[in-house]
Amino acid sequence: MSGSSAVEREFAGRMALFFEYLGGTRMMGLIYGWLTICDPEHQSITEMATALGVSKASISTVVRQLEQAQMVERVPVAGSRQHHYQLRSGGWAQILRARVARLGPGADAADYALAHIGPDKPSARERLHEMQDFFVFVETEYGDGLAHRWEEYRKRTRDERAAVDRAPRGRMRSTAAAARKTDSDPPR
Amino acid sequence: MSGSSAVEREFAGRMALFFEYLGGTRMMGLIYGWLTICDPEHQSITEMATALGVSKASISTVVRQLEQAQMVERVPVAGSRQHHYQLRSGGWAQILRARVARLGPGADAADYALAHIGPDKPSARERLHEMQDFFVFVETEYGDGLAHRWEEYRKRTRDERAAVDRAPRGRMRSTAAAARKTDSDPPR
DNA sequence: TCCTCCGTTCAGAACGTACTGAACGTAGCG
DNA sequence: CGCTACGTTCAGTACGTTCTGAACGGAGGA
Repeated sequence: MSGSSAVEREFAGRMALFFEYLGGTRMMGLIYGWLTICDPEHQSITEMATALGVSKASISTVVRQLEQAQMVERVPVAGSRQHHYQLRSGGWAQILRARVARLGPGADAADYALAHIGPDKPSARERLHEMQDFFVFVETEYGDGLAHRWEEYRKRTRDERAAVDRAPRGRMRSTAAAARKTDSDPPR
Repeated sequence: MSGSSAVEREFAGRMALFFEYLGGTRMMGLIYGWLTICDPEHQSITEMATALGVSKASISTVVRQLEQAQMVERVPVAGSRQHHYQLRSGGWAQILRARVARLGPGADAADYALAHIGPDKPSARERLHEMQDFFVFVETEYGDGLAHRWEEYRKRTRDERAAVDRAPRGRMRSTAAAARKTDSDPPR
């Protein structure tokens, strides 16, 4: 693992575990984490491989998964025929979108059951309706401009920070960080 | 698999795949799906095992996971010393909550990197800020009464349905179902 | 044309982990 | 006291999946 400092490796490692925790692969997190902090922001396959100390094979495979997931993009670099990749801004929002898209089969299942289970089982139908409502609700919440709200929030926060970021930095964040609880855990 | 009709098995099976798809286990989905449509709505371990055709061992283990995840609750049944479980209403919202709670380590990673990577790498800091903002944004979105909006939506929809549910049923839903696209997929 | 430097692909190894069957502990009931 | 009916626990198996090393193909440059 040459070409990456201790802090950088630590961060990439954390991201690796984070992605794995979320159901992705360690390698995805490792690469995504590295692309978040590397300099320059675009990197070739071999650069990543040596920086992270993993095989080119993994990088090659996984970086294309990330590309297909719209979280990373290939960029042209003047006078180089290597494949250079960098983070796509908006990648995080993309994660949200994809996660919501995954709810489809659940909604379908609810529809299916409601179409086939008759009114002679009102209690079951009631539970199915709650399930169905949930999916519609989430779709609505996300569809109706969550992306838009995010963009707005992004811009606002960015502006606010512009005035502060060069001031002496201290580790203070919203209370949200402290309030985060390690709750028990249903399906990931 | 005695004691469950073809439709019921089909639904439970779909839920099993759905849960697995989301990162949970097949067994969790199977049980949760069954508890959604079974009659009566509370079931003992052995009842579930025979109805679903799986081992009691699995049911025993997984049903307790579901209980700890607040998606299922144990209920007393008059004159029976068996362990009876049933769906907890609000289980779906619980899934949301738990998923958001899982974002903690990601936010921590961003904090960590921002605390250790200096202003000599403004581009990296910019990307880290986007990441950090994302987590704060999501926390805010969910904290600020998403659960409340859900409850409200629940009640409203339920009332609306009360007038319609007994009318001849047809497979028509909001266009949302049709619009659902099988998007490409970042970490689950 | 050969050589070098890329990225890609494939078979395989190493690793988890979900689920089962069997043994066990326990509580009522005859 | 056995006996039955129930849930729990544990070792083992079967399975998928991630990651690697080695072989490969292709595009310049000398």
